[in-house]
Amino acid sequence: MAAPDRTKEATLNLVIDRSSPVPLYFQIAEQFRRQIEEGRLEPRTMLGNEIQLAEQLAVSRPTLRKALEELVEQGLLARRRGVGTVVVPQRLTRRVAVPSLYDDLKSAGRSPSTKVLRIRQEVAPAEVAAAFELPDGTEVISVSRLRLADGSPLAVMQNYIPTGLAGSISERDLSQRGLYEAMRTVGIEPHLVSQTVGARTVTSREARLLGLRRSAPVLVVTALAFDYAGHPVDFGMHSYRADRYSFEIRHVLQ
Amino acid sequence: MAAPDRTKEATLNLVIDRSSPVPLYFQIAEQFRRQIEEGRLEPRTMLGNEIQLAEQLAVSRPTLRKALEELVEQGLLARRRGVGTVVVPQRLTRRVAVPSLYDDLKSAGRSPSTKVLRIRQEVAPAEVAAAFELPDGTEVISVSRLRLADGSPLAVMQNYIPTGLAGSISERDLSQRGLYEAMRTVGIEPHLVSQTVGARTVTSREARLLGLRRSAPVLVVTALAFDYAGHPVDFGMHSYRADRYSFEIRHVLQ
DNA sequence: CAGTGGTCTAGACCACCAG
DNA sequence: TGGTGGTCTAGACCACTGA
Repeated sequence: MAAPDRTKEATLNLVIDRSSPVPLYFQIAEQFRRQIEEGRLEPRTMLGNEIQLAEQLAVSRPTLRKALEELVEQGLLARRRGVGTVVVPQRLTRRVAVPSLYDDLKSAGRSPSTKVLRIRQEVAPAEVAAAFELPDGTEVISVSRLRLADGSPLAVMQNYIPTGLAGSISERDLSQRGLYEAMRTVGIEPHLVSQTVGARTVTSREARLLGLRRSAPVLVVTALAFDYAGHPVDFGMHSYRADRYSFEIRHVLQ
Repeated sequence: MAAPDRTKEATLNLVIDRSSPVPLYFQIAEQFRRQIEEGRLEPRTMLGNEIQLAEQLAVSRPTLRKALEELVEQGLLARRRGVGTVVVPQRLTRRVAVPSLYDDLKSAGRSPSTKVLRIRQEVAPAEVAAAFELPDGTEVISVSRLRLADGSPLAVMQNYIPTGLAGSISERDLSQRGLYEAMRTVGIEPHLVSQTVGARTVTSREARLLGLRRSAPVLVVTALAFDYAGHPVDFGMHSYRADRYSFEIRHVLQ
C-alpha cells in the first residue's frame, strides 16, 4: 500500500471548447489520457483535488468527475478517498508489442491483409444452430478467411451469420473492411461480444493454411456477438498461431 | 439493428433502504442484476424511462442513471437514445461453465485446492528484474504452486514478489487463500493487473506436474500487478492445461 | 411530433485518510 | 482536524429516434 509521491504536482494544460459537439467530460478525459500516454503527466503525479480542477477548467464537479472516472476505469488514474488522484505508470502498455484484445475487437478484422477463402450458404453446424437458437438443419452464411500479418499467415477465421441478415456482404467488403464493419454497412450492429479463449493442437487444415507442423499449438478464440436487441448476429471461431500472437488484457481490481 | 420487443414491459419489484450504508445506486444495480440473472427480468424487456423509474424508486435521476450505467457496462442492459433501455439476453454466461477471467482475477487463486510446491528467496530472472525495474542479480521471493480442480492438476503457477514486501507470507496462507488475498493481509494491495494470454507446447516440468504428454498445448498467462501507487507487486507466469481450461471474456462494443 | 437517453449545473452532506 | 473523494439532489437543455 505504498504512498504516492507527493513531491510531484500537476500543472494543467488543457483547453476545452464549449462550442464543440464533443461532450466536455470526453474532451477532458481525452486530453488527460494523451498527456499521460505521452509522458507529459508523469507516473505518480498527484492531480489537484476535484473542486480545484473543476474550477480551473470552468466545469462543474460532476462533469470533471465523469472525465476522471473514465480514466480510472481504464487504469490510467487511481483515486483514493482522503488521499487524492494519482497517475498510474504505463510501462506495460508501452512494452508489450502484441495487439491488445481491445484493439483487436474494436478494429475487428480491420486488418488490411485479410484473404477471403470462401463465402457460401450452408447448413449450420449443431453448435452454431444452438447458439443462434435455430432448428437443426437451418442454413446460415459461412465465411472463411485467412488473416495475414506482414504477409505471412497469422490466423484462420471461420464465421457464421444468420441468413437474411447478411445477404449483401461481398467478398470485397470483407477483404478490405473486416467482418463487423461490413456488417454495420448492411445495418447489423454488433453490440456485445462474448469470447472464450483457449488452446489446442492444430487441425490438419489449419496446419496447412498457417504453415505449422502437425503438433503445433494454436490459440483458439470463440466469439458470439449480439446486437442491441439481444439477437445473435455472429458466431466466430478463430485459430491464431501461438508463436506469433497473444492477447493483452488490463484489469482494474475492485 | 433489430428492434427490441416492445410488447414486454417491466414491473418493478425493488426495495431500497436509505438507512443502509450501501450506496443507493449500488442497491438498485444489484437488485436489477439479480432479477436479470435469475430470469425474472426477461431478455428484451423494456425498462420504463429514467424519469419514471427514478420517481418510482424515489431517487434522483442521476442516481438511477448511475445504477443503470453500471449494468450497461457489464452488458446486462443496452440503452439507446430515443428508444429506451432493454434487457440483454444472458444465454452465454449461463451456458459456459469455465471460470471467467473476471472471476479468476477477483478470486485470484482463492481456489480451495492449491498445492504449494516451493517458497524461497532467489535471484530474479532477467525478465522479472526488468519488470520490477530492479538491477540484475537482485533477490526476490519465488512462489511455485500447483492448482487442482476436482483433485486433478489444472495449472502450474510461478510467481515472483519483491523482497521486503512479502516477508511474512506463509505456505499455509497460500494454500488456503490465494496469492493476492494473502498479499492483502500483509498490506500489499494489487490494484491493476496487466495480463498476456498465449499458448505454447508444454515444458517437460509442466508435462510431469500436469500429467500431459510431451507435445500437449498449454494456455499461458503472464501477469504483472501494480499497487495503487504504481509500484509492481507481482510477476506471475501460469500454465493451464488447454484441455481443461479456457477464459470467458465479455466485451461491450463502443 | 412526442418521448427517450445524453449532458451539464450548483449546490449539499458524508466517509475516509493523513498528520 | 482539515482535506479528499463518494454520494445525492432537483432542476435544465439538447440530440436522437420513431411514428
